Amino acid sequence: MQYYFKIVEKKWQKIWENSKTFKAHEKSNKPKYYILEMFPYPSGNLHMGHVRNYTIGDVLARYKIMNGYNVLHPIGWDAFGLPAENAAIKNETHPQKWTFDNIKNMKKQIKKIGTSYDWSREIITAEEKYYKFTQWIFLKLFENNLAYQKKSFVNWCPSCRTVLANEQVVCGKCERCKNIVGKKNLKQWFFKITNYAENLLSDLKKLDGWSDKVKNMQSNWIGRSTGVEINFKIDEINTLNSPKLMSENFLTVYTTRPDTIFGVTYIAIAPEHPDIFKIIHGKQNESECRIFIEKAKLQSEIIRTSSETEKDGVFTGSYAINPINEEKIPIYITNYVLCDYGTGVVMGVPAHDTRDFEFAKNYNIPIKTVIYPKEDPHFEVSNCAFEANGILKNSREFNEIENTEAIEKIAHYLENKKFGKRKINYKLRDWLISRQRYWGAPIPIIYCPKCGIIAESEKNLPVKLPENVKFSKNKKSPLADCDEFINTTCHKCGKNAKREVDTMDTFVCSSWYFLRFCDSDNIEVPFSPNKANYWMNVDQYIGGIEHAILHLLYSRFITKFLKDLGYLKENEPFKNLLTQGMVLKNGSKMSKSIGNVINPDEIIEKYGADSARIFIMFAAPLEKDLEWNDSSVEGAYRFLKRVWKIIIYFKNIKEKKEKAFSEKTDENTKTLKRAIHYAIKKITEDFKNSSLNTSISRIMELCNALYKYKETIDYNYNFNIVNEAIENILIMLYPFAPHICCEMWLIWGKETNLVFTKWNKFDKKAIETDEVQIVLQINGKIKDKLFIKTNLNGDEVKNMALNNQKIKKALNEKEIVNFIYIKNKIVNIVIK
RNA sequence: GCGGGUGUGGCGGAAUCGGCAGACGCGCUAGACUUAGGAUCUAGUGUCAUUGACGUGGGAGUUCAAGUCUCUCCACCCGCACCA
Repeated sequence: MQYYFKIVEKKWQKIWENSKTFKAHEKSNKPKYYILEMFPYPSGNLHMGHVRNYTIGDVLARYKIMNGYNVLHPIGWDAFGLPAENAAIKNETHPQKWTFDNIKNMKKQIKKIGTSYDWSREIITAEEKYYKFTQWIFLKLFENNLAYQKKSFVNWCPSCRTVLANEQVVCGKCERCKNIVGKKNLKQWFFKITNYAENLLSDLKKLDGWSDKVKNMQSNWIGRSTGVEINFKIDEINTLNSPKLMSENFLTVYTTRPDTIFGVTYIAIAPEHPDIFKIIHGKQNESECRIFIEKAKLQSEIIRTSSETEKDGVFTGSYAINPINEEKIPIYITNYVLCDYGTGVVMGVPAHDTRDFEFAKNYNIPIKTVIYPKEDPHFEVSNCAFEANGILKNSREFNEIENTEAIEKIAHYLENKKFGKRKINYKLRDWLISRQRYWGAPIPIIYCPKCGIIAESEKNLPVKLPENVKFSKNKKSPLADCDEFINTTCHKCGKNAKREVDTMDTFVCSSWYFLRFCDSDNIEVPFSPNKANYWMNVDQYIGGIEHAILHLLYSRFITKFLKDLGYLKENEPFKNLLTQGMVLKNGSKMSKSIGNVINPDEIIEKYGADSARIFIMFAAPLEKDLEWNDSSVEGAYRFLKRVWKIIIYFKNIKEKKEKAFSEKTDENTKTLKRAIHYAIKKITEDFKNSSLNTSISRIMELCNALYKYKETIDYNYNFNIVNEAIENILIMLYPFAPHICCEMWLIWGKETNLVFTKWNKFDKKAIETDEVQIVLQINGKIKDKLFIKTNLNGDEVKNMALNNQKIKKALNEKEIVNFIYIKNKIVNIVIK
């Protein structure tokens, strides 16, 4: 009987599908377990990264079922997005057709892996029944003033011809097409994720099941800092000639270092600052300033925000007054101050800030030392800024105070005198969600000449994406040209009105899909709170690290928002997060341009899904990158054939009913028994630690032990132990290689369903041995090994050790200084 | 610059509380079976050396004992980065 994986895999995939083995129900008295892999974008073909992702999820899902959990393991498609539209333009097809064809193809590919998905819950975000509720979420955010429109300088990708969220700009380039992103002053839709900045940050602490890496990345991204906003009065402002009077003639700076306020020697303001023209108006430097401001606008984002860029600026001709000491200091427009962080104005302290130091050197601005290192009271800043902690000087009543303490004291002083206010700032910006593209969920907003900007009414959802539109390369969004879509009636006044033509970022679709899986057929509401509260949160989420910020942050935000509205009990979507490594070939990521892509279909065709799964799980720890290796896949295949062969061997003996099996328990039986239970113990631990690469090696060891047993006793096997070994090999191998195990289970004569068979507990007694091997060392160097009875007392061991030939020889009558015995482990004799 | 991580044979990777470094697999070597072998099985496989020594990026330290703990240096990877 040969192992024909093609027949076996096809057979079992059909059985699971037809008998709906993995359909999840809420009605169960087992504890629930929701396991989810990040759903794919239907790009056309499955790649090895997908296979790794889904295999990991599947192994865990199948293991959890065996351990008595009511498992939800769904999958769907993140189906909106730009590639579909670009493909449509290129191939003169419709994004919808392109997307759904791809889904069909990839679904077929995924099924070949043999994953345990509940396909009845499959969702496609581009379907009306899904995006209807994406729009519903928009409406809820709008109702709660968390979706709003504003005109601002936004990231614009000229190649994708749309705006991008900050999170989608990587190193100044478009996350998707890698083109350089520019800035445009546009009116756009935003979600007020900043309202949740504090929660998003502080709740990270609760996420024990997330790696520090991801938590740090999110924490960095949110970028909380505590400081003080301080008002600097503008001296001699030319209010008469000013085009628009400032309500108060102040410039407000933000600083985290109020302890350095006596060292301020200038004020730096961003060129984009809204008050800039009021400051320069009528001053003798005005034209020079205007040129500088224009120049700064033209500078690309990458250059503007790079710390390498030379610090440049121009004196405005205006002065400000430092509130704490009434000093008159110049105001500069500078290229290094960012307009959209803090207040867009910075107090320049050259002595204690590297950037200010560089700027001051360039413009001959005085450098005033106000902090000195403890060990050097005469310290003066000369070559570079002193940013470390120290003691204050030149700071009046705050002199001789440690600066860490002075931060508090001066902040308090400034607040008391009403010169400023404590302030917490975040780097996190609001989430820009509108896109000037067609293939996305339309933003359900109506522009009515009478009622203004109003939300579409809930009962009119979905705002359908029209199918009959034209795509062309250089024009704006097809929706903007589609009269049938644009023209509508206002649901409030009944008058003619126009629709918003922008669509939503696809990250909006994916920020709530895990909730939809809980209740994917519901046509009334996005999900019933009962069902969502039953399944949520996701017990184990698995996906690539590339979503560490984008998708995971957005999902956390939407979850918190829906919780605040009372639709959910949980305020975090993903309890445990596993970020799997990439699949590499020849050290680099598989890509068409390098030509190192391994096609999953071909691998499955050649070795079968089970072998592919085994290799993927075995070759590297889950979180690490995995180097693809063809011969290792073959090794996995070889291993499965070995399993197959030995079980067939014993099956044949069993069926011949010769007197091959006995009830005898000898040393070999015990050894095999020990191997079985040791494997159960270790693999159970492996699952607890997500260290599944070692699990495979332990099953291999157990399989080797069975081979050894077979060879050592050669007939007259103990049936019970052989049966126990085979049963456990199949149970433990099953999550990794489900097809072959189900088939073997049947061949071995089992009538139960392996899928729902209980994972065994190990027998502590079976692992214990009568004899242990201990190591004999002299001064930490191994001299010999010794088998002794387990749990012998120290004196007995000492005797045995000292009488050991090799030890005797090595000791050579030297003086023994110390004798160390660690029970059942090691003897170390210390000599001079 | 800041934050996080990694460093172990020819390769992927194992090593509970500090207690036999290199499990398991790939590759390689030899042998068996075979018309054949890119199938299968068996044995071997860290380095050097005829004893034994040396070995987990380098150096130091703690300890009877260090891949594991401490300090320090180096290399590489990832994330953030003019965030005041």
